[in-house]
Amino acid sequence: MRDAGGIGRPGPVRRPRAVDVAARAGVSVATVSFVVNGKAEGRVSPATRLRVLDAIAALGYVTDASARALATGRRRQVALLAHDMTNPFTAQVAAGAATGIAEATDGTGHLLLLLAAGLDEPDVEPVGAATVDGVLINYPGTLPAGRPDLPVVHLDDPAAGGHQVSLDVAVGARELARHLADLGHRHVVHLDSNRPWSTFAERRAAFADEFARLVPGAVVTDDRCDIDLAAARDHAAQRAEGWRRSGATAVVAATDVQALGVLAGLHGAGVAVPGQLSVAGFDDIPFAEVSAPPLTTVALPARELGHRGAVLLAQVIEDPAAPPGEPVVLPAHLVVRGSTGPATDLIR
Amino acid sequence: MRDAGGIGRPGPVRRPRAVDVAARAGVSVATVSFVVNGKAEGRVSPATRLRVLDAIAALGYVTDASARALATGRRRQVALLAHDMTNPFTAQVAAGAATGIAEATDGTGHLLLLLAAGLDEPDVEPVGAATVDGVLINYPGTLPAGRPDLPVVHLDDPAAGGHQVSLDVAVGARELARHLADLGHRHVVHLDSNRPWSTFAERRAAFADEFARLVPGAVVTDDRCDIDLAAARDHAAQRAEGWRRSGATAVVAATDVQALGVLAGLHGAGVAVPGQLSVAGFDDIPFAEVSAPPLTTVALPARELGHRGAVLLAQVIEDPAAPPGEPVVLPAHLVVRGSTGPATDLIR
DNA sequence: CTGTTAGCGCCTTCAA
DNA sequence: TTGAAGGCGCTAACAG
Repeated sequence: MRDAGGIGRPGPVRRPRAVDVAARAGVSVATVSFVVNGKAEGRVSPATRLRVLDAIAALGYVTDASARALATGRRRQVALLAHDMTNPFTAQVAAGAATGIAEATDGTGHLLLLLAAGLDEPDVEPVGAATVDGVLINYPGTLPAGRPDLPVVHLDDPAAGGHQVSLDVAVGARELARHLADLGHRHVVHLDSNRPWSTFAERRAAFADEFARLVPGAVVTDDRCDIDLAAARDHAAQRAEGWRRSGATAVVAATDVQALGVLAGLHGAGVAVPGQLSVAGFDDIPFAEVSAPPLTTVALPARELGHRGAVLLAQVIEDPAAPPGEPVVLPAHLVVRGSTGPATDLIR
Repeated sequence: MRDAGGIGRPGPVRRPRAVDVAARAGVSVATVSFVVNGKAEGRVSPATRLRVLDAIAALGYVTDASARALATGRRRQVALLAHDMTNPFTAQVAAGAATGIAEATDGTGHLLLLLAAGLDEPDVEPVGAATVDGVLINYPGTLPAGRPDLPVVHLDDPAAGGHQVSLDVAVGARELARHLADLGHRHVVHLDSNRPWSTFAERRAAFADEFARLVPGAVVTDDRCDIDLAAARDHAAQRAEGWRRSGATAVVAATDVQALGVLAGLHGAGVAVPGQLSVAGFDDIPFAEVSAPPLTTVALPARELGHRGAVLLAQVIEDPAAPPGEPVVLPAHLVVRGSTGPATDLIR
């Protein structure tokens, strides 16, 4: 069973255990545990504590995570359930979550990423196996049943109940609608994603509502494609002609990845942006700033979304009984760049 | 200590344990263990096995990962140590590693990401705490001492010893040198990263060597900046004038993120690409294809790097004693797009 | 083919 | 202030 240390003599690279530290410091394992876990206060004399600390340093002792987890019931790990971490937005959420969880747990907590490339099912086994103390969900509808008590925080999923931190996408969408209305646009194509997530429904609804309110006879044509650069590029290249022919003068994509793909597709199709067609997106990923033309987009605080989510999750883990409370809502705002301009006259 | 189930009566949401399954199926825990771990063959009768399986399904039993880890010494988790997962290259490596580890372990293995934003130290505590069975390193020089026996696979770090999977960046760099030489360039600025990693040194050396070999009187000016979109953009905007004045007609960046930043910076400075300055990078991240102009770059198989690395790591974990063997080297090749063109005449 | 049992390493209550 | 000891849930010898 044991696979290190051989039988009898001290193997070559056996990690030291609490007993070893105790022996070297001349104390019991309980004392070591107290010192290690910062519970020495009032239980262990300063002198003893120092001896233990010395022994730990000398031996290079590090508490075994599995053993501790088994004993305490705490794994000190949380998962981030996300779709496609290759998407810069997701990557930033992850980065924010990583710093957030570290901060909220004094560096003792860690992030386990559960990804799902493309349309595959995410691998949620760790959740069931209690590998994590909680999960951050940025991928609606993927939490497995069977663990109804697990601490969960939903990210940017307004339709979800429970603990959540969301984005005020509606406000941003309305700003964008006003911006396009001001530029004289009357007919815009709304390029949605293929995922039935509430955040996307909200983006579309708020935009369409405000646009219709501001522009008499406004037309919003619905279209959709995967949240993927190449997919959006090909889609746009193929539809460009039809969009213009239908009288549309702008394209609003549900995400920047799609918007950037559209930019590339239109470029390939010889459609000038914003000369012939304006383009805008949501997210404000870093690359939106360096595209040509730079992308007008509704900036969403991805990093903070992840950060706040992690901090909130840490609280929920700490006190699972506490009721959800008001959902945290992070602001969104329009960033106007070069991809949107005055509406052009129709082709004919 | 226990925090679920209260005392005595069956708590509200206590997860079922192996004993519960055993009781329900009328067998011992050992039998349950065998069935769960696929070791029933020849030990448990098919009928018994089915009863156990039924009980597992009925109870919704899932083996506790911590307990299993403690008992087996296997954590079923590996870590990916990377710098800035916000970089698309890193994100793709991670995506590849995730599928690779899942594949190599039949879905029982998982990925733990250890990130390090900016210049911070990565959080390698999980490694010391034996939270993982091995680690994939894409961040040279960050593995902590104290666990010399830990299975490790180095990614794209030719200077590292041991198990590794690398990229043939030299071949790609030489192709790029030839491409620029053919276009008539004689003086190019090499925009390196600020990190002293062997892969970057190799990119530069191979490029410079080949360029000098092909172009009589070739000049390669060294410059550097952080691997960050904004940093590269600002750097380029500021240096653009100087670069052109010095006679340089092309800029080769160590990574695509930097190259795209340069593109943005030059655009802002009113320098035409490739009209006045050609630009090229390394990686071929998805966004390189949709920039304007599309970026000429040395394509590096990020996804496969992660995938192969994970598969190799799984093998090393399986058989830690096996010697490293020939390092795996993945091919790199030049992808010519619109950001490079004929060398222009000097300004004066 | 199946049950019993001794750890895995740590935490924590209870005595001393 | 410190030590002894039970238990966390599972795996894998070892008996039967």
